[in-house]
Amino acid sequence: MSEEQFLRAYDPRDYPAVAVTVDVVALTIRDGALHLLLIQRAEPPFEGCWALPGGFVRPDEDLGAAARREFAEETGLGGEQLRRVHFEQLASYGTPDRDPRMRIVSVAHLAFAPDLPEPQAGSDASAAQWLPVSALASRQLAFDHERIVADGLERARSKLEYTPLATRFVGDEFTIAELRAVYETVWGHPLHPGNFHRKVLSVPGLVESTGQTTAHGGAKGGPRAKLYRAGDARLLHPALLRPGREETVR
Amino acid sequence: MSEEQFLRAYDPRDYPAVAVTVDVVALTIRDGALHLLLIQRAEPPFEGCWALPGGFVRPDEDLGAAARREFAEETGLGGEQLRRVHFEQLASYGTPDRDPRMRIVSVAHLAFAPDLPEPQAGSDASAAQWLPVSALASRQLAFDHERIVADGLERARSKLEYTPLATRFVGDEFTIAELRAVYETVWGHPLHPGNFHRKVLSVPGLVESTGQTTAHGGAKGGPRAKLYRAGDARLLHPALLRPGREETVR
DNA sequence: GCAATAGTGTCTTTAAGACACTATGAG
DNA sequence: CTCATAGTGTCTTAAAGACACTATTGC
Repeated sequence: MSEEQFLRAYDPRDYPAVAVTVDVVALTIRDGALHLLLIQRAEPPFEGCWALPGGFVRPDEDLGAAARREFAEETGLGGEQLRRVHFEQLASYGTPDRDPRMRIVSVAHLAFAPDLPEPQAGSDASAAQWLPVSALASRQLAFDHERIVADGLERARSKLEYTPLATRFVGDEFTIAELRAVYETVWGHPLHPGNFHRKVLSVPGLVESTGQTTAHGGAKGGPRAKLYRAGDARLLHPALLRPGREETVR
Repeated sequence: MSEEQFLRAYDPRDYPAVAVTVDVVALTIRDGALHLLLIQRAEPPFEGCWALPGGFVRPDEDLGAAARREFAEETGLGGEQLRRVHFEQLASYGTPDRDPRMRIVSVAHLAFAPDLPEPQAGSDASAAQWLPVSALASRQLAFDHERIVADGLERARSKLEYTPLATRFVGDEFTIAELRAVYETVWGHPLHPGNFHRKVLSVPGLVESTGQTTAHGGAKGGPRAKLYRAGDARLLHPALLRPGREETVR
């Protein structure tokens, strides 16, 4: 059999043996901890297992649109709440045996959201919940979703450094301390409040002042904090680098 | 229904017919200029048009393996030469009408190679060539490949900053000046030789000395240069940042 | 008053960049 | 010899981090 004949025999136009799905690594911050959105699968394979929200891409549907739709469908979130969620493509996963049904290539997406209400499980799921990322180690996920989550978390941690991503995790108006809490939560390190404050204000376009302050001081006292909104920068320069990365470099 | 029964009753044809391809943005440096590998399509659609090397992913073939195979097939390069080419996934492109034949999702990959010989066109291509990136503006590419190339170039420029990617464009042993030429070529800026030299040696794990020097001085004179090989760093810290990025931040 | 926090001042250390300079080798 | 280049020295500036301190609020 010649190479050309071989290629013909497996022509995907005649035998669509591959399916394309999207999976969504949705992250938010609740109660001062980073949370990941998981659904409990209502159907095989991996029935009853926890997994990332996702599903098949529809004909004539863009990849990003499919991610948004699946996120909305499987969580019951929509409208204004969906508008404040930021989506971006993460990577594609296509190991031949990653799904027992058939060959499936999944285009994983990342979603970053400010604090959202508890999700309502959609049709494909028997449950949906925000799980603290710290509790992930004790929960097995379906398919290769643990790998996808790990990649997504590393991408999120990295993007905090050189993009204004952190502002996606807070409300439209926020204090510097709230922004610092995002960094501390996602990176898992405490940061120096004074130096962080000065740094955030010194990066052009990261935040802009609203001229307002919080109505009250903090719960345990302290002065009212100035309120800011996200600035117009798309890249941070100079970046906010994670402290103590020298060891992870090799 | 048990999980096993479900899998047996599962019919892949119930799911929408989407095909998955890989496309490869292969970059190398020839004659001091950044070059991109293009093939001339031998079959419709876009017959006769220049395009990225790529093709359908085979059953039971990993995405990265498909990219490597397509690169090898459509260029006639293989063996030891292929070993020195570094592949990584770039992003996936799945706009519904990006291919006139049917719904095709393409998982684009980046390939970085030291200077390779002129490619030999494979079965799907009537020609293959390394095209200087500077000449891209005057050549229309098939499908959405211009967008993919733009994304790939930006990714390459960015990865030079914080990874040892530049060492993939030179031979196993190289001088600091050769490494600097890579940065200058990919970024399109001249760099200060003295400062670059010191910086490269100061970043832990970027290069390690071979103890050797070049056999002769440069073509126009000058001392022999010390030879280095790639170090063991996977991330550069502190990074080698592109000069003058303040303007592109917004 | 006391504790906690917002925000600023200042100093040290590190890194980046400008510039000068020496040494080496091809022609 | 001349000229281009490898490699180093030194100074300036920018940025990161440590630490101290004041001011403002809740309790």
